[in-house]
Amino acid sequence: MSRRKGCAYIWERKDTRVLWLCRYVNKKPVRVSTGLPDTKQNRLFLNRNAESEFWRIALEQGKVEPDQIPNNSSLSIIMQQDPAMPKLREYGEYTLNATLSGRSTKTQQDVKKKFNRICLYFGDETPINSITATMIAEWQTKLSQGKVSYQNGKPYSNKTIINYRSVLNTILSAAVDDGLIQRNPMESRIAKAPRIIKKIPTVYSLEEIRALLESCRHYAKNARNFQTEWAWKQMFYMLKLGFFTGLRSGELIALQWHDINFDQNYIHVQRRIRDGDEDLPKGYKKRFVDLLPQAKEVLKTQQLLTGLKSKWVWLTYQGNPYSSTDSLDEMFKKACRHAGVKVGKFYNMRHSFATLMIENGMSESWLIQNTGHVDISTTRDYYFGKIKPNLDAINKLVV
DNA sequence: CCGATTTCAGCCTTGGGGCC
DNA sequence: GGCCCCAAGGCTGAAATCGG
Repeated sequence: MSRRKGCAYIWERKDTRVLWLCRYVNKKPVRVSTGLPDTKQNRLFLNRNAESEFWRIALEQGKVEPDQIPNNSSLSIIMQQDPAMPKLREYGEYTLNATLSGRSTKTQQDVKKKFNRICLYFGDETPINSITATMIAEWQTKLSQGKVSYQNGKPYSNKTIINYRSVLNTILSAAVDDGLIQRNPMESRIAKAPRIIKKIPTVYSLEEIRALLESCRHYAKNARNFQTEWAWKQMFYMLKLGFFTGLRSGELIALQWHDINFDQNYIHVQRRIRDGDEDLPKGYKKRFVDLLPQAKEVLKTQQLLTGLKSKWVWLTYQGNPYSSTDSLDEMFKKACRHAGVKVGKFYNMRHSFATLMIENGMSESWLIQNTGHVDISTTRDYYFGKIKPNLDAINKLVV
């Protein structure tokens, strides 16, 4: 480590386990205890921040006077002026590239985009150690009010703010680990993550599902051309299958005939389609889903439509597999409006499936196996709508 | 084991092309 | 002109993983 003249440096003291800093002030040595234990990380930190830490502690302990700080600069200026301190843009890019292996391509793109916006707000050239908890708190508030330049006045939800925080947090916690800063300002009380309130998922009852299916039939019957008729016919069966298997919509459109075992009554879920990309299902986990009689019936019928034509279970009217779930969602909403039920999403079939299965006495362990969750808390948190009590049983409780 | 964080995937919007 | 399919970007819900 360099002991530049007129700069603070780590002072070795054999009799203590904490690190000290020393600096010549008016030609006299001033020594302060940092209170930090002698660890590799603390040494790294103090080597990088000797000057600013020295002044901060020495002022706090009254060992120097404010007017002794060189160049009459304030403490905050000294902290920002350290030429060795990496800048936000440079260090952030380095960190995000270094940690890229854990993310998928799409996620990495998302992260980079968020990072660019973070730089736009905080400034490319902002030294890492000058981002304060207050600045972060202010940023979050502005995001929630839609007052940041790239938002066009659109307020961000708490969830979105948390996702943006996550990117900055990755960078700042790396900065702590690398010894650039002592603590992560995001962990400060005033810069805490906003709260999110968990919603009860939208769930359709059996009657509502029937009405939705009826709407699909209606649109297929009254179609003025082949493509519309075909699309709604597919929708009819997809909806039914989604409701009786609980598959994710991306998994549903990716089904191939060889995934289905009609003899042993299961579906091997091993694929997912998103934005035209084929990949393993979420969490990179394949699973087996029980083929309930109602689902089996749907697939037997669908087999007559596409079984000989293609390896894919579901086809567009052009004879290709669906490249995304977009049109499904659009048609689902249309069906909701026609059926006069609450307008939801195709994914709610999955929630409805889970709720119905629990109401009808299937075990939670069966359910997590079929939904492919790692533990039951996910299922409980996200999947159950309002579960109807079994009034028949309750009414028998007479005292 | 549970809440917080991080990552992945669905949803929403815009827009274009093709078909009937 | 209405309807469906497809693409792409950004927001946010779903769900795994982390960390205490």
